[in-house]
Formats: sequence, structure tokens, C-alpha cells
Amino acid sequence: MTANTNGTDGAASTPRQRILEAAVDLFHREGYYATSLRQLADAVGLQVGSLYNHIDSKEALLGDIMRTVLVELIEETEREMAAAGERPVARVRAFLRTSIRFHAERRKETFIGNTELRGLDDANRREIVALRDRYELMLREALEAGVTAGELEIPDVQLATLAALAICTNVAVWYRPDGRLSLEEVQELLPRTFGPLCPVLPPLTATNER
Amino acid sequence: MTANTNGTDGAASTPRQRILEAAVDLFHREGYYATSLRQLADAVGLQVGSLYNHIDSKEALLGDIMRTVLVELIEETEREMAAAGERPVARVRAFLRTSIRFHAERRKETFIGNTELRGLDDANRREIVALRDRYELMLREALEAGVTAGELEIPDVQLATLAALAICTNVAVWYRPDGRLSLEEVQELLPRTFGPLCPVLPPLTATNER
DNA sequence: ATCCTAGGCGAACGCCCGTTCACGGACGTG
DNA sequence: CACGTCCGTGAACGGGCGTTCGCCTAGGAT
Repeated sequence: MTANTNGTDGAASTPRQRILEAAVDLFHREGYYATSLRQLADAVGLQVGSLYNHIDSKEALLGDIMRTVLVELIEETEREMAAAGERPVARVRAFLRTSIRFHAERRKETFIGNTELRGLDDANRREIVALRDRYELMLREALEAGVTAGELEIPDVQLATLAALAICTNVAVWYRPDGRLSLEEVQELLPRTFGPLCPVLPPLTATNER
Repeated sequence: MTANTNGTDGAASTPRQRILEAAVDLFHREGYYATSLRQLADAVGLQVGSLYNHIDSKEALLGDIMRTVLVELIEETEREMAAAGERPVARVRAFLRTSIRFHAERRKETFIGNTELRGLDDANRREIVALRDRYELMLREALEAGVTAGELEIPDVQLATLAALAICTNVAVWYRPDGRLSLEEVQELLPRTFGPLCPVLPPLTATNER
């Protein structure tokens, strides 16, 4: 156990944080396997051996990045869905809005999280997959509740879950902060391409939608 | 120029075909960078040096795989859209059905095509990106035609294009031949999660839909 | 003033990588 | 039977990889 317990961000930039940031950048641009620890060391201005004062291994570094971003995604989504109230449609929309924003704002980390699963060993992979399943479940349950409440009409809830997640996840691939559409516009327009939401869009009263 | 010109499949299994098939398998399961030519040689029962009687380089092998699958995807889609007739909605649905089927049946190759772009050098990458842009354009033009014809109501055509492609591309990630739903069911149900198609589903007359 | 420790340095380790090449056998063609 | 071509063999190449380690110094605690 070398690496210290420095989690995300405290106050300034600890060496560990600078390493994590540079790793996110490199893993996103070049890919995990194509990135060497020597490149990473260069990027933070260290010798390659010194990295090991802050990380346990290259693979643990990838695991930490993926775990952190997934945990934060889940936490933010739980918060937003809770704030959206009880109505399933409002909860689904909160999920989608949060997902779109998160995948846009944290596109490097989320992209890594969706691409580099194969770089993890069994223990890490199982953990990440479990987190991802939990995230997927949050949407599926909201959709199911919508069907049960008669607010949504969905031929197959599992398929709808996969479709919605694909749309949101893909934001990390194409979104650019200086792109044609602002983040607010994307958050407003993109969910309209999700079928189950379309026919139900009008009946949602303004009081339940924040 | 070593490698012979053997394209896809002639009659039986030439060494080159066996190499391509094994490479698809390994690149899909382990990733391009994580796959070594020694693994590949083992998989086809050759020594590593012998591979070079059939390929130019590891990277050219990846490029060939990606190019082939994209070209076939475009050709099949063009054929199906042409067979669907002139009405934009029918053409959009043909695109989606073909895309879903192709990404299900060729999920290994298409997965590689969507994940390993970074493994290509500039020349190969430009070519692949150009093919992908062409594919995307086929859908966008059909959607635009639908809007112009008043058959589709789409707030932002580019966003809708990205969303639809994300849904279809993602099929390669989760589809299993022995899964809960048959390919026919997925082809029928998944497009219904694509918003713009929903309200317009009934008015399509039976004569124009094959 | 002394000690302790965190952490950077830089060399080294063993390993595996993609690629090359001289060699030799198999085999269809004249 | 001789010849040329195809192609598999197996060793070798240089280089980059992740990781380890002994050394040294700076700075806070006592």
C-alpha cells in the first residue's frame, strides 16, 4: 500500500491530483494501452519511478479513474432524481438531463469509463460493472414506474433503457464545449429524440416540473 | 507490398481469411493494443513471422477490418433504402432496421470499428472517418427529407441523427444471439424508442411499407 | 541541532513487442 | 528431372514497457 488516500479534490493540486488529471487526458486522447507511464510522468514533470509514490500500478490508476467518475455520476443522479419528486416522468427527465450534462461536462472521464473496461483485472472490472448496473437500474425502475402509473407507453422497458443510455453515453463522444448547440440546448432537445417521452411531453403539468 | 489482394471471402478459408477472422475475435475480446501478433499467430496455428506473408503490418490489419465492415454496412444500407422506395419515413425505417441487423450480426467487427479508431495512423483514420461520415449522411438526409415532406417533426435533425446512430451502434455492445429477444423483435421494438418515428407510426400506409 | 520521513532521481530489471530475414521444404510447371 | 515460386520456420533485432530500488535531499517535528 503505497499510494495515499487522496480522493478527489481537496484544496489545491496535490501531486496525485495532477497525475489523475494528466492520466484522464492521456487515456482519453491516446487510449489506456497506448499511453505509457513515461508519457504520463512527462506530462506531470516527474520521472517515471516517482509516479509510484502516488499510485499502486497503472491498472489501479485506471480503476480509480473509472470508479470515481461512476460514483459521482450515480450520486449526482440520485440527488437530481430525488429533487424531481415522485412522478415517474419527471424522474426520468431528471435522469436524462443529469446524464447528458454529466457526460458533456466530464466527457473525458466518462469516455474512458465506457471504452477501457477491458483494461481492468477481474476484481476491478466486477466492481465497475456492478456500479454501472446500479446506474442502469435507476433509469429502468423509473421507466417501469412510469409504465405502471400509466404515464409512459413503452413496448419493452429494457430496450428503452438501453436506448436512452446509449443516447446519453454517446454525448461524451461528440459534445464539444464550443459546439453549435449550448449544453442547455442539448439538454432540452436531445431527450425529445427518446421515443417514450414524446407523446407524454405535453400532459406534464408545470408544477411538477421544476 | 507483400499481402495478397484477397478481399473478403472467396470460396473456402484462405490463410488470410483465417487471420482476419482470428484478428476480429481477438481485437473484439482483448482490444487492439492488448492483442499481440504472437497471440494471433497462435490462434491461426502459425509462427509470428509467417503472418507477414499475408499482412503488411498489425495496423494495416486493423485498417482492413474496419474498412471492410464499414463498406459493407454502407452498401447494404444503400440497397435496403433504395428498396424502401421514396417516402422518407420508409427510408428512415429501412436505415434503422438494416443498421440494427448489421450491428447485431456483425457485432464484433462493428464494435471494433467504433472503438479502435485511435489505433490507426493518419491516412487510415481519415479514410475510415470519411466512410463513417458518409454513413451518417445517409440517415441525416433521409431525416431532413422527412421534415421537408412534413412527415417527421424533428426539433434538431443533427441531434436526432446522432441519437439514432447511438442506439443502433450500441446494439453491437449488448446484443447476444441467445438473448431474451430475437433479432426480429429487436428490429421491430428498438426503433420505437426513437422519438421522431413515434407519432408518425400509424399514418404510414401499408402499401409503401414493404 | 538532530532526527525522521516523504518523495524525487535515475539506473536497472526482465519481459514482451512488432518486424525482419536467411533458410528450407512442397509443389506445380517446363 | 530441373526450376521457380510460395510460404512456413525459428532465430534474431532494437526498442519500449511496467515496475523496483538504492540513493539523496528538503523540511517539519522534537
